[in-house]
Amino acid sequence: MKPTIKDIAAESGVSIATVSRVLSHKTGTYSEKTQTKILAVAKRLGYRKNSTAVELVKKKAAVIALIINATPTNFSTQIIDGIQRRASELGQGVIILYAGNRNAELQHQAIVTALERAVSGILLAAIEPDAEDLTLLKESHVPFCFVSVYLGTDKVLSVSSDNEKLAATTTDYLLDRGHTHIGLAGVDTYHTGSQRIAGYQKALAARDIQETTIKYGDYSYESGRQLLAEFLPLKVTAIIAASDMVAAGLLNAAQEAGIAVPEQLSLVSIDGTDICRITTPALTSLTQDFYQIGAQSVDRVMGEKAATFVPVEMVERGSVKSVSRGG
Amino acid sequence: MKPTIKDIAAESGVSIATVSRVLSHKTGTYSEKTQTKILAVAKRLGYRKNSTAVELVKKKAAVIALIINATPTNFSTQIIDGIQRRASELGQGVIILYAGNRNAELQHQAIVTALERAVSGILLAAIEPDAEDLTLLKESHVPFCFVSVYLGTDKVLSVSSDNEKLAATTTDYLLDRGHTHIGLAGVDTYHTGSQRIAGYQKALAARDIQETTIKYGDYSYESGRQLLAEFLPLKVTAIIAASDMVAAGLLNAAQEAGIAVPEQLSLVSIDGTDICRITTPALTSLTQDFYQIGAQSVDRVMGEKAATFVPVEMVERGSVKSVSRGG
DNA sequence: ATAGGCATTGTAAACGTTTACGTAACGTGC
DNA sequence: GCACGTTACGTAAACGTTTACAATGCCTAT
Repeated sequence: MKPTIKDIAAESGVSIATVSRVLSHKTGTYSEKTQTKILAVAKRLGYRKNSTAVELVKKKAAVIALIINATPTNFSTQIIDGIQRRASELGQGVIILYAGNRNAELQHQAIVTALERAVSGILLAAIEPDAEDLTLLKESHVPFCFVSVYLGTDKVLSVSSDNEKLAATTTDYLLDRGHTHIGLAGVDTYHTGSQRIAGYQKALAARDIQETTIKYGDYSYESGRQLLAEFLPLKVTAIIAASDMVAAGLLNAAQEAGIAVPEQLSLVSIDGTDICRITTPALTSLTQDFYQIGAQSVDRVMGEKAATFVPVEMVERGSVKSVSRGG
Repeated sequence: MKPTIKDIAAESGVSIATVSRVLSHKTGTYSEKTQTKILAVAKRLGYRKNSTAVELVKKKAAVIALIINATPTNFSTQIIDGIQRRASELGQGVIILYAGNRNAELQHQAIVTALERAVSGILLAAIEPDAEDLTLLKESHVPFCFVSVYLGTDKVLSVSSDNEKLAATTTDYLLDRGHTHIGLAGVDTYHTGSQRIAGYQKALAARDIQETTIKYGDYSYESGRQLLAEFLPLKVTAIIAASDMVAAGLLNAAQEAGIAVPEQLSLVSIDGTDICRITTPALTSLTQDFYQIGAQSVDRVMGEKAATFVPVEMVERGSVKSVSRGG
């Protein structure tokens, strides 16, 4: 049988209350002598605390729930890493709950599971909630925060890149290099996609360019591969890919079609994970700081100070070529 | 205040025992009438069970702990996916605990945390345990299973690819295509690395080839990049990379050095994740079934039937060239 | 009518902690 | 010697469930 504080109490001739006080470091409530004695007995018995019992009486688990979509992208590792590290610093564990692939039922189920465990916070990574989920979360009185998704309002906690600004920056980057026929590939039809489209359109409009070429997708490699064919007849000279995977798909499809990157087609991807270094040529990217997004979302949900938007960075590699103006 | 079964009991005029029985589907112990009544009240009150209380009285949490290294490789997503899905089928949740990067202290801490929560099983992915950890695990009487690591003994539960056989298969594959100067790049110095080295050496010895060229690494892209230079003076015609990332590193370093793949150098990578499709040329790989490894490890740790070794598959892409015999 | 069985429900203990409250012992200052 | 504060510890309730056991009522076979 696993030893409990009761066993330690009996063994050392004190009450369980004293044992509890010593073991949970309620300093100032016990003498050094009893501390030494109890610690020795605890060690000898191989005592390990029962977190479940602690959580029951405290009515709060020192755990953050992370609900995450099995998206076809690959940044989740960095987000999880950031969350995990920061949570650990704050003395919180992390439960990860998968919500399938935009599966409303599983997504709902994951939230319920988190609520049942009285977690101290809920993080929703790359999740676009429906109205029901949002109500459920709000009524639960458990703090929650969207990660890498911004719902367009500050009423709901959120940590992400500023998608609109990021898309505008990327578009400007290509405009500055002489491109005027610029496509946008692989965006979704939810908040993130809409925000990026808005930034893309604004940047073009600011230079009096009416032509926009938007192709929707699901952020996957396959998505990128398929979309290339749709861009070909449109004589764009540059494409902004909604993810590294989309960019890789576009790149490989282009190479198979005999289109040289960056000579005939420039590519910029949004994300900036390791994928960008691996392709040939390496992909120039608007790099998001996923680690920070994860870390700050923990701060956010735990009530610490944190930014809503995490800065991004343009990283030049080899997939963009400047073209002569008026081209 | 969150409603409890006590509230439901009061509201519907029955005892908490009856409520509990209805809510936990102890069929045959309550009438249909009370069931209807209690369910209605529960719904009206917005009742949600308190898992913590359940776990305390049952002395077991319906949760599997997954302890995982932040390795520089990228297969963890697939493993987690397999674990998550299978666990969910068995009604188990999953807690993921990071163990840093081969950080003995964190690793130990993660095991202790799992033990404190009375989890139903512990999964250790890509973890090489030290003696102390192993003792701790064994004494805890909680079932545990190594994932994607085989300790070389069947006394400890484990699900992985058969590293020795897999390395031999890969080596044979290259031998069959006329290569006789074959390198092995990026293996570690623990169980997995040793087993692969053994397979590699045996396959060569079986064809009376004494020359072996082994370069150690940490499975990372950087590792691959750096190791290429060490192979160059050794005039190997083919290299087996210990991971996709290593292969990608070797590939890109080769291209920068003006060495054509596969014309001048053949590459096979062990893992077979999406990375292999993204590089140019695409990487031929000895593909592991990480999803199955994850899924079966859940079966293993939960006492269901499961294999220790999960089959692998050779997937031909574009990074291997046959050479004329005697080359 | 009666014993036995079954269906349904209630009572209360148990799980392992934390913590409010009470209390005893021991100064300390007067 | 007394009031008081402080220190150290114990008692017992509480957290929200599950479940062994007891109790009740009803039905059936005799």
